[in-house]
Amino acid sequence: MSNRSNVTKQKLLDAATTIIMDNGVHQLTLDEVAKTAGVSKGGLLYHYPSKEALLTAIVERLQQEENELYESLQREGFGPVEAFVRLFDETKLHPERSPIQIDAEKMISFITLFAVDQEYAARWKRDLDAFFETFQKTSDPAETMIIRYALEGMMMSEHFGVGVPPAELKQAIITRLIERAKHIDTKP
Amino acid sequence: MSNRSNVTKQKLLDAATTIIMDNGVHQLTLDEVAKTAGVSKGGLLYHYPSKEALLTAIVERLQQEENELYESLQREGFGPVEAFVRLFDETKLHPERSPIQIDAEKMISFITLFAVDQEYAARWKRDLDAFFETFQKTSDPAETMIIRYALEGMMMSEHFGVGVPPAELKQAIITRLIERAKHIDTKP
DNA sequence: TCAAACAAACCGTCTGGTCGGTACAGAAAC
DNA sequence: GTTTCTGTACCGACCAGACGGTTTGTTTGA
Repeated sequence: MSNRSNVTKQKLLDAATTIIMDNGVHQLTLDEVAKTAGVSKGGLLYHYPSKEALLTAIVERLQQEENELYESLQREGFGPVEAFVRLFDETKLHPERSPIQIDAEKMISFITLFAVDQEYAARWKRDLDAFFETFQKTSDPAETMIIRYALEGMMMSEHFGVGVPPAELKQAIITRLIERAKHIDTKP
Repeated sequence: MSNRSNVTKQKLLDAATTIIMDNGVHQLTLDEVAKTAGVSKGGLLYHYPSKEALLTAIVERLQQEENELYESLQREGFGPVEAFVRLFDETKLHPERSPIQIDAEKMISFITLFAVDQEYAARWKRDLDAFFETFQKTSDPAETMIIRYALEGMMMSEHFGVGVPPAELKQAIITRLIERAKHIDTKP
């Protein structure tokens, strides 16, 4: 794969991501992606031979970025649970920090990706299942899972913009989650 | 509105719900709904003049049923937070109990409803915002919000089928959440 | 010069919505 | 008491646009 090809592919993924963010998946048409990326539809389909292939690529890139951040946090010395909390804190709990406006519809759109691409959803599920199994072997599995669930719920809430608490309360929640995570990580 | 009309409308909502459950929203076509309900497409559009109107009606009915259950739990004497936990426990955390198979795609589909119908999403958001504001005035707002988030996250996890813990752990989590809710409700 | 990297017209299908009609129950008119 | 009228409930053929994907043609860089 040449360098030129790679640049175009990244442009296409960026374009698709932008469209999903701004307008939702139901507006993600091949024509629109091609137009936004400054490429013709034929060019798009040359690199991603179907819409599903494009969606898969989007999610794949997203997941890879996430994994890298998690591993880097662990290398910084955070325990597995605390690293998980901090991963969310840095990337998923503050949509207002993001340069791109993210609201309910956009978050839903990303979730919907998985509905569209069943094959990928299955792979994604297997990965996550394996990951969360380690969460059931900490010093306090129930508490660990509650932290995990809370983070996921909070992420949804923030991105949907539904029942979002004031900033101080939000910070208090995160702080408390970090404390508990730390506690779990340090116990035997 | 006559009784006959009402019966047909309910049949249509049932059909639409079934289709979403079984196949996902992207398979929810007017023709399919009409066929499932044993009505013609014209008949469907007579009662719900657009697809959006149909989706709105689905969500509206869903929300109403939920409100009624929550209020009945409170009448049974459970505090607001505990009633909230039990609401989830009874209706949202055990997809395997449901007579209808619910998996990732199906849950996503329901969520996607809100993406499709922006107008309704706004109304829904306002209602929930008001509700969760009361959650920020309990004896321990941070803890209350963590419980809420955990329930929402757990619901997602269960319906997506991602990282689902074994039954005992699941029960332990719910038990712990109820205990904490009870504690919050009984403190001043 | 040859293959990779695009462009753009074109096709078939799917689907939301329209529209002209039908059936029928009751009210109105006579 | 029959006829006419009217509104509700429903049918199903049809249309127009959107969209994924194909095909065929063109450019470009090594």
